[in-house]
Amino acid sequence: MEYVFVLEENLEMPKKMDTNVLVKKIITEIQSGELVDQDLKLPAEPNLMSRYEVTRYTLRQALKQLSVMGYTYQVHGVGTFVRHQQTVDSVALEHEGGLSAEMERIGRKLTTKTASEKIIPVSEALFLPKTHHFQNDDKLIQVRRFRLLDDKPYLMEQSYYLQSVIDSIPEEALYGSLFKYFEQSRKTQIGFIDQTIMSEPLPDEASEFMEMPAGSPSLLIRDESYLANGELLAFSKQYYNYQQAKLFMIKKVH
Amino acid sequence: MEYVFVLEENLEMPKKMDTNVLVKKIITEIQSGELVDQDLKLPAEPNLMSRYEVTRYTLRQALKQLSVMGYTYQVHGVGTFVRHQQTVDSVALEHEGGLSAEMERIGRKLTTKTASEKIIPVSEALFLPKTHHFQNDDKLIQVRRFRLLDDKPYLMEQSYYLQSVIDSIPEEALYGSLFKYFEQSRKTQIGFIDQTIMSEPLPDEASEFMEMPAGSPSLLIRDESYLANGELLAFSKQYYNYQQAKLFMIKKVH
DNA sequence: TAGTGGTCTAGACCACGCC
DNA sequence: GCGTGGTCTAGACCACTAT
Repeated sequence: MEYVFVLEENLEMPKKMDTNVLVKKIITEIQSGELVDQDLKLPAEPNLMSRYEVTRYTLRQALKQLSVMGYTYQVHGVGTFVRHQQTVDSVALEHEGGLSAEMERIGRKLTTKTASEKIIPVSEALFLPKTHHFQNDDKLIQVRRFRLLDDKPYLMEQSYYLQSVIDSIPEEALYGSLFKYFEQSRKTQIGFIDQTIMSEPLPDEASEFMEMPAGSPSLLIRDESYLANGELLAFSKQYYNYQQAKLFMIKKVH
Repeated sequence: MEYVFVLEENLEMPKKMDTNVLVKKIITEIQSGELVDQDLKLPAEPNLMSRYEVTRYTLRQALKQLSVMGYTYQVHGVGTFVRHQQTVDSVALEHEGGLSAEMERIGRKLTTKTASEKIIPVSEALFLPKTHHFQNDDKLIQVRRFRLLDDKPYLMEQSYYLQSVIDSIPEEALYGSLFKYFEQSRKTQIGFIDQTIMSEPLPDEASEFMEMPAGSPSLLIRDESYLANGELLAFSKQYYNYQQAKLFMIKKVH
């Protein structure tokens, strides 16, 4: 009887992932105020180790993740401290999940106003990544989306997906989170994304949607998404409304 | 005799920092071609461990650093691979050291054309960080610099340093790397920098220098620099020439 | 000198991809 | 099934800060 119970336990929780669980626990306990003193100082590591019953390795993995997210910082020889209020008016560049999910986190709603999809040969693409060599007969799924943030014009996205990797994209995915759609199948899970951030005059195709004159400033992100196995999945240009788009990141200096 | 020799060895190398040494070794051996096969695949971890005589922990610290820098990526159950040619026309957001050093890395030269410095009360600052509370009698060192990249207009920087932290800034530091100047003294070593990236119309004060009409696009970075002990050191706005500034980063998806 | 975080060793088991 | 990378434990020593 007990033996069967243990087996079921294991089946229900195949992945432990102590670190992620621990991160959430610590955040919860920080927010409830039970973990920090008046100097915003956390208990020392040996203390936290016994509190959460993990080894130093796991604890420090969690603390590192917290510091990357900007929740805490550590001072050699002194302690670990909680940082003051986070900015909530900007999008974290290192966010988890897709842009829609990140927007939800900061209490905003991202929707797609219009989307179009078309299969084209590589030669007809408006731009290509520099680091990838295509065959002439490769096919791309060309997608253009106009997206709203809290019902205001936010983003025009021109993207290309390699048809050799993803056969087709259902229309409903275009109007929701494409990121979430890809994550559903293990074969199309994204591993890393190269991003180049710059500013450019707003292109003509976007000016009407943005309700701004062409040539206005815009924040432009070019990105190339790769699967977990290193294969190129997609590349895109995203023109953001400069009055609304702010990207946030924390740079660690070593 | 041997005993004395060992003592001297230790005195000469107080810090081991195997990880950083290992990272450099691996990069060197990748570039010389002796570490990768035709698929750009590195030897497996046990192999690398014995090759460099480190444990798995140290090896994986190094491999993680390499993947954050974009040199490699790892595929679960398959192996570690070297990435194709890096982009060299953009600045890595996660670069080590100051901007001048990063520019040297990609073969470009950053210089300061003009710089001005002035001590002001907090109330006269053109902008302030939202997360810090000043006293009314706090003093700031206000610095404005116009900087060139390969002799072309690149950046206007408006920054404020807390005089309570850094008494004064010598003029020669303004024309070189301020980052390097701060790193010299242990008391002013930077721990982390909050960065907000956006796009704005070029302000009037910068248009003449940039040789562009006011209102042209510009890439704007606001940052707040903190010492290793968490104390605020400085905050600034940096307006970049949109035709030249490209920022690069790699986003890991977990 | 005491207490803190930073780094490294040694070994184990798990999850994934491929043959 | 086997080899790969991903995670976790247990313990040690080092470097930094403050007293």
